[in-house]
Order: sequence, then C-alpha cells, then structure tokens
Amino acid sequence: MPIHNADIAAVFEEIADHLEIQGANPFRIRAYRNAARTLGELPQEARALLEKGEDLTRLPGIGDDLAAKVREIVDTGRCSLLERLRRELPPAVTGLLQIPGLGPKRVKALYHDLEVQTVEQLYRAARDGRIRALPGFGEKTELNILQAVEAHVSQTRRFKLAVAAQYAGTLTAFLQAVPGVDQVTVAGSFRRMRETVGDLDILVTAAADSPVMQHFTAYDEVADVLSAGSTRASVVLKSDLQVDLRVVAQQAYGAALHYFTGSKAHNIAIRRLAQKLGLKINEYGVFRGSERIASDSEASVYKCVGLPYIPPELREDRGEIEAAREGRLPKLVELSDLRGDLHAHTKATDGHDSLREMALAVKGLGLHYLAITEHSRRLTVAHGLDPLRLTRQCDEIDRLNAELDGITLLKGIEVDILEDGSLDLPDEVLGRLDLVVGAVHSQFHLSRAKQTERILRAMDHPYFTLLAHPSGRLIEQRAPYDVDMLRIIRHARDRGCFLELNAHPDRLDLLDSHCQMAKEEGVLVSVNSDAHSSFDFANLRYGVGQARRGWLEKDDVLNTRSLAALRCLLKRTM
DNA sequence: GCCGTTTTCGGCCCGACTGTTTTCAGTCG
Repeated sequence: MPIHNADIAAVFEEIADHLEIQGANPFRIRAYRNAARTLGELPQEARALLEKGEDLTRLPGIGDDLAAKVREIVDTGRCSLLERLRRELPPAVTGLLQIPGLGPKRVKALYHDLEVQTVEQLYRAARDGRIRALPGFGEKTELNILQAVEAHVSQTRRFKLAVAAQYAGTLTAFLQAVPGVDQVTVAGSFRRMRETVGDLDILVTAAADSPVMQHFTAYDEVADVLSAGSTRASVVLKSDLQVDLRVVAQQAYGAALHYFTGSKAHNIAIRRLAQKLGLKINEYGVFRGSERIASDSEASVYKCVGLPYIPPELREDRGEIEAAREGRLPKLVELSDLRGDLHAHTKATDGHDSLREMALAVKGLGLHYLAITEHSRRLTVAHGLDPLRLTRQCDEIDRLNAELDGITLLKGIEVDILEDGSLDLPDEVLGRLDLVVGAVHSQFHLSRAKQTERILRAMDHPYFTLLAHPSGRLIEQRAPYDVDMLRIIRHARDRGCFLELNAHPDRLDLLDSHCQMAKEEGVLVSVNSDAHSSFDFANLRYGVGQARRGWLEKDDVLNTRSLAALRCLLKRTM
C-alpha cells in the first residue's frame, strides 16, 4: 500500500497525542505536530521526494530524526516509536483527547485510575458518578464530561462558509444594536474565507459599561452557554454552531483583530518574530517592556515586526511571512476586478431563470459578459441539451445580444467529459460556440491514472476551453476524484486551456493550493458562479475569497479581462 | 525534536475562563 503524506501526518499526530498523555516535553510534542502539519500541506508526496533522493530536512520542522522516521514509514509502512507507544497505552485512549474539556492530564488520570479507554467507557464512568471521586475532578467536571460526550457523539461538524455567513449576519446585527457597542467584526477562519468554519469568532469593541456580554448570552438563538466572563464568552447556537465573543477597548482593536483572526500558526510565527525583536504581542497590543507601542490597527502590529499588512486570506503560515519580508506579497484579486462570469445555467436545463433574467442580473452587478453553459445531453437528470436544442439556444442568444445593451451573453456549453475523454457533443455544434466548458459528471471512481488521462484527452480536443470544477468534490459530501492535478495544470498550459474556480459554496474547487499551483505554472483561473438562478451570482464573493487564499492576483484570473481581451484568449492557439 | 542576522545549546506564543482549590492546574482558542 502506498504511503501518502496524510498517513505520515496521522502517525505523527498520534505520537504527539501519546507523548502529551505521558507528560513529555511540550516542545517535543509540538515538533511532531509541526511536522504533521508540514507533511499535510506538502504539495508533493514525501514518498516521491525520497525516491528522487531529496533531503527532507530542508522542509520546515523536519530535522534528522523526523526525516528518518518519514523514511521508515514510507519504506516499511510502520513506525517503531508509535508501536512502542501503543504497547504502553492502548491506541483508543488518545481518541479521548477529542472530547472537549479533556486534555492529556485528565485522560491520563481517567485511564490510570478508572481504566477508561474508550468514549463508551468514559460515558459510563461519568454516568455512574465514578469520575467525581478522582482528585482534581468534581461533580461539575463530571457533568461537563457527560454533556461533552453526548455532544461529541451526536456531531462535530464544520459549517460551510456561506451557511456560517447567514448566522453571522443576524448575530452581528443584533450585537451592533447593543448600547455602548462600537465595532462588531467576525474574525477567525470566517474572515480568512476558509471554505468551512468550525465556529464563529466575533470581536466587539465597546465601552467598559456596555451590557454586550449579557445581551450575547441571552441572544434568542443561543442553546447553551459554555463560558461567560467579562471579556470573553462562548455559546452554542441552536444550529450547533459555536460562537466565541471577545470584547476589547476600541484602542486595542487592531491587535485584538489580528489575534482573533489567526490562523494560530500565523500568530505564533508573528509573535516569534516579535520576541526576537524584544517585543511581546498579545490581544491588547505590541509591547516593549510595559510600554504599548502599537494596537489600534492590524497594519501597526505588522509594522512593529517590520512587515507590511498581510491580508487575512493569506494568514496560514504558508510562506506569507517570508513573502511579506521580501516585498513579494501578491496584490490579491478583488470581487470588483471581475468583468464577467463564464459558467451559468438557465431554465432550459436545470436552472430557474430565463436567459434575459440571467443577463439582467449580471448586468446589475456591473459585469459585462456572461457565458451561458448548459449541461449536455448525457446529463439527462438536468435535461441536458442535444445539438438541436443547443443550436436553438445559440440563435436566441444572438437575438438577445442584438437587443441588450451593456451586457453580452457568450455562447457556451458545460459539456460532459465521457469516460474515454471524448466530449458529449459533436464538433460541428461545439465549433459554433464562444467557449466549451468541460466537466466530469460520471465515473468518479476511476483510478488516478485513468481519471487523469480522461481529462488530459478532453483538453486535447481543439474546442475545449475551460475545465469546470476540476476535482469534483462537494464539501463535506463527496471526496474529490483522484487526479494528478499538476499534470492537468501543465496540460492546460500546453493546450491553451484554463481551469475554473467554481464559486458555489458547496464546491469552491479549485482548492487554494491548486490555485497557487496554477499560478506558478502560468495557467489562468476563471472564477465562475455556476449560477442556476439570478441569486447565485452573489456566490462569486466566495470564489474570489478562495482565489485570494490561493494567492491569485487580478492578472491570474481569466474573467478579469475585458470582453475583447477575453475573446483573444479564448481563440485556441493550435 | 527543531532551530540559529545575537545562540550548535538553550530557547521554544500568550492570555481568559472554569472548577477545584485555598493559590492554581487544566484546557482552550
């Protein structure tokens, strides 16, 4: 069985869990977690790097010891250290760390004193009142464990960004109306535009006597108050979404926003920089000794450590700090840079609105062009177009273009890429179109080699323009199909094709890491709505967010081009 | 266990809240 980076990362995470319960040196534990993160985010397989004879100690957080362990795992599929640790402590025990409120010390005590190994045994021990008797535990802790287990078993889910946005919208409006409240900002992974968020982190600046905390915990969507102090509180909404609120004085807004936006890894890296300069950064400001030297804006915080402002979408400790230091931060694409949209459906297939309604909606957003790309005949569930219906739609688009002012409809198709890589419509009809968007809608489980070849072959087609939702994943629902994305990106470059970043909140595909890959290989990405109704164009903001997380600039995005420039690019260089 | 524009040894981010204590450990973000 080939060893993937995720497998190695899982081994290191499990080792770190074991070491925590053992009470090992916390920095040794962190070293394993850092290495797991490095491997988890590595674009190439460690296995392939080793085969090429590359030195893994050049990777951040990987030294001689961990490089040797990576090699051991790749070569043997096993890790002797982990096997030894598992003999000392049953593997299931580390799983108890997943229960909120249980850290290494408590897990260790539960195992040694009550022989609790599994979540089920934990639940029984709590229900039977055996936990309260342990030193350091009490009745309240026991009850909290009971409730945490029940919540854990029911679900620990993440929320799609667009779903979280709905809860965030009403809650921020509610908080904004509380007396004494000044600014209300949603920070955390929401502000970093991650595709899913585990919770909402809301930062409020308010007068010292503002009753914002009382209002927050009494908000009518709150199902449970987890904690509530004078400056910090955590609640769970009825939707199961956790919300953490932090209140600071207006003066500390910038420092608090930086602190609360994260990511954790980015913040740690920034604080480490500060430490080297003899400074200390916390949520109240940047301090030299006891003197506060910055706090009102995020830019002032960065300035203290010699860096320009870093946009939230980049704050993942994935090279943005080095780029900032060297003056090569990207000037990220913005929603207002978009000139058009190259993927939309109408009620001719599975959309809800007419050509005219879609055109006017896009025009209303200030865009200049919209490609109509219905499904093709193979996708019968969507009432996909056959050559005759597509031809009729093209005629209708021509008529509408002659009539409409300030918006141009482009003739396209979202044609199925069949299993052998051929396209679902004949060349004669594809040749009449402005662009051909190709997509995989079937046979998701082909081998990596076959799936990749299928897509490469489709791109070889002279009329193929743009690969829609390139990995096919549906967030939290369907895994991506297995493809060699680097080969696909390079083939797109060689064939003059483009890749889509589908802005639908369920897709957001290309992934951010693949956006970076496309940028590095010189392949333009098109941020498309895949709209099925005139309301769906609002989703473009999520696509732009994902593009920004992928370091894309205006010039890296196909549909920031004017219509004339776009038409030149759509002409295949054959 | 990693790392070095002060260091190859001695550092390694920082603070709030809870519950069980009787001054603080554990956990979390």
